[in-house]
Parts: sequence; C-alpha cells; structure tokens
Amino acid sequence: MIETPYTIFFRTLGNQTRLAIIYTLKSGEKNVTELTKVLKLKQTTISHNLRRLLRCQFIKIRQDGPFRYYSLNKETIEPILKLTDKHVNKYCKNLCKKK
Amino acid sequence: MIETPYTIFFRTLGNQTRLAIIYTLKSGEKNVTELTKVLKLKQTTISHNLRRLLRCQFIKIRQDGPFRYYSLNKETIEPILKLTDKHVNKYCKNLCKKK
DNA sequence: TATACATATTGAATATTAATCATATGATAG
DNA sequence: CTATCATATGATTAATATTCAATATGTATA
Repeated sequence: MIETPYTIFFRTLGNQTRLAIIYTLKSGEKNVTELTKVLKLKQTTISHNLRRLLRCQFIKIRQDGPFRYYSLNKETIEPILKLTDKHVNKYCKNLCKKK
Repeated sequence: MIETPYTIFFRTLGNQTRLAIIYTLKSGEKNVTELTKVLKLKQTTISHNLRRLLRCQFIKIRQDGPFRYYSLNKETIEPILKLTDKHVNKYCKNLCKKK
C-alpha cells in the first residue's frame, strides 16, 4: 500500500491511544510516566505512540533531567479536532454500528 | 482495538485510494465506472472504498438510472484538507523516510 | 422476460498495524 | 563507576484493513 505524508498524517490520528494522548496533553505537558498513569497503559505502548505523534510533529518534546515532557503542537491539532468534532456530531453519531 | 467515531473518521481518510477518490471528486460528481477509469483501479476496490467514505458521510450519492453518482460533502473535507496541506508542508516534508 | 450493463457484496489471501515482552540506552544520585 | 529510575527500541504475535476474484443485485431496454 502506498504511504504518503497525507496518509501518515491521518493514520497517526486514527488510533484511540494516540487520540487519548492528545486529549491528555491538552491540559499541559506530561512526561511518559505521567501519561502511563493517567491512561493506564504500558510504558512501551505510550513510548511507541509518542514516537508516531512526534514523527508528524503533532507533539513537541522537552527534556528535563531524566524526564521527557511532551506537549501538543496546538497549531494544527486544535482546529482539526474542532472540525472533526463538528463533523462527527453532525454526521457520524451512529457510526460504530457496523452496517 | 477500540473504535470510536473519531478513529473511524481519521482512518477513513488515512488511505491513499480514498484520498485519491476525494481528490477526483473535487472537480465534480463521478459514477463508479468513471472513477475506475480515472484512477485505474478495480471496480470492486472503488466500490469498497466509496462505501467507507459514505459511511462517514464524506461523500453523497445520487442515483441516475443504473448509474450512481458520488459527490463530495465539501463542508468538512475542504477545510480539513486545507489544514492538512498546511501542516504537511510545514512539518511533514520528509515524513516518508521512516526513521 | 431475457439480456446487458452498472454497481454492490462476500470470502479468501495478503499486507498493515497495535500491543506486548524483552532488552537497550540515558540520566542522575550516591 | 555502579545502581536506579526514566524512557526508547526491536521482535513477535494478534487484530485489522486492503485487495481481488467470484458472484449477486439492480436498472434499463429490446
């Protein structure tokens, strides 16, 4: 299958773990351990998914001693989530019932 | 893995065939046969992907005799592609080199 | 109603993705 | 410099998605 920056962009957002990370970072930067606690997921899972978010630069990283604080690059994420919200509420309410 | 309207939304856009369909429909409605000719893909592939786009209501359908004309629901698609374009051009130029 | 054409659906093979385990690297305190 | 905590990486396995071939359905027309 063909990968382009566009498919990578959307596939990165098409995962519940990564969306959960994004929503968690909305309230401010968090390090990996904090994210694992909030989201109750394995450290390796968090790290793998952070890497994918970083790859698209949806998030930024700041090192502080042994900790790595991740934060949102809100520039794109905020408007795109707003648009998505609007669309989902208008058109995709019943989407999870597979038909 | 967990599916939500949001992950379905983004995963639907994270596929080159569906993005190609979307770009093709930008210039106006097309039926299935026309799409297969423009995109040089099998009819079944086109139909499968149209169904997924329809499920999220990214596209609309109009029947005309034996033909089914598909067209874009531009309301969400246009601004989201604009945002994505901007982000990709700014941040994701070198994205396809896996690192 | 029989035939042709347009499109959809089903099922199977293959490719892709996600989560996890095991392990490696990196930073700091002692 | 070594022990410890924080995080990253690589490999494997399980779940999902994609494509295609085969087939079904739907529409129109002779």
